[in-house]
Amino acid sequence: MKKKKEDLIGQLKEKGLKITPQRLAIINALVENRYEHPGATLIFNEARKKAKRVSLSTVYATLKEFSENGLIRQLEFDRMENRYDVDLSDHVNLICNRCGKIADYSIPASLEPRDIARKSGFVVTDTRLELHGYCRNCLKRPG
Amino acid sequence: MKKKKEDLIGQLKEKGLKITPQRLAIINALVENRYEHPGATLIFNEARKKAKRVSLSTVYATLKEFSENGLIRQLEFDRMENRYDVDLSDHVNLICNRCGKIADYSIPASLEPRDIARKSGFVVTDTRLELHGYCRNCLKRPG
DNA sequence: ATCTAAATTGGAATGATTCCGAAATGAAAA
DNA sequence: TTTTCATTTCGGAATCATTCCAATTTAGAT
Repeated sequence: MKKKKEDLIGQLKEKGLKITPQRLAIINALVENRYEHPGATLIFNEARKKAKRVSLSTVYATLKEFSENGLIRQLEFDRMENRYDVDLSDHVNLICNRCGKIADYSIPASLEPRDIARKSGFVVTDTRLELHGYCRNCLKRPG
Repeated sequence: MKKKKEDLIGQLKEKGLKITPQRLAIINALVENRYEHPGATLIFNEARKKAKRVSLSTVYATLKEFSENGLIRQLEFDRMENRYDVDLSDHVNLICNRCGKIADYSIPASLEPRDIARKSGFVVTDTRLELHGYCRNCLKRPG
């Protein structure tokens, strides 16, 4: 289940997307920092080390492209930069209120706060569940 | 369980917060538009109608104050304005990908997409579960 | 080697939100 | 009622992540 650079590069080809030095550097940054759920800034800084020329605009465009093509998953927050996850499997994000770190808690497993604390040492103070999709009205209309 | 203006005003007093025309207008806007999960802009516009003088800065400051004091709940999104909910009971937010409307789906009730669709007409395409709290490291440190 | 659509660039624009110092004002005390 | 002062309000500037743009470069197919 662990995704590697080659997998992502392969997906790029499948989708007919071009392989550029910038994209390779970004893929590298994504995979090497997978456990930190990196944001655009971190990826930008890491990518710069590998490819001499990368702009922030490109990083944003590329992360968007990758997300839309299902290579990675974008985690959107309000007070935090967006964060990116190369792990597409079902899991819960445990987000620290103080340091902002995001840990993964894989399911199936108990979602009881007590069990989560015992297994991961993470104390839950707030739960947020959103279901995204289409409401009755929007389903009626063409779109 | 339906919260009224008087309840919110009472809470203001309990917390030692001052009752101002601006705050009354904002409370009014929050309660009267509860089902729309209004954002700062809508509240601003509605509040203007009731109180001759209200600034956007005040609306933001007030919504923040109210949220911090538990009068209302702030729903944070990335692509959307923050939205506010006067209903603090446990429920799931059903967010339309197209029009952005947010409906409440009260729990306990099945979270199976099929059941949700049958009961609310809402088709789920994506589920997002976040648990916020404190990670192991941050719990160790004073703060 | 040529060609073209796709990718990259930097800088400007956006939009929600916060920050600031100054002015106004609830409401408690005198 | 008047005084007092911490709280609230104000408008405008600042912030910050992100998107947009028009111009330039380039990957990869022919």
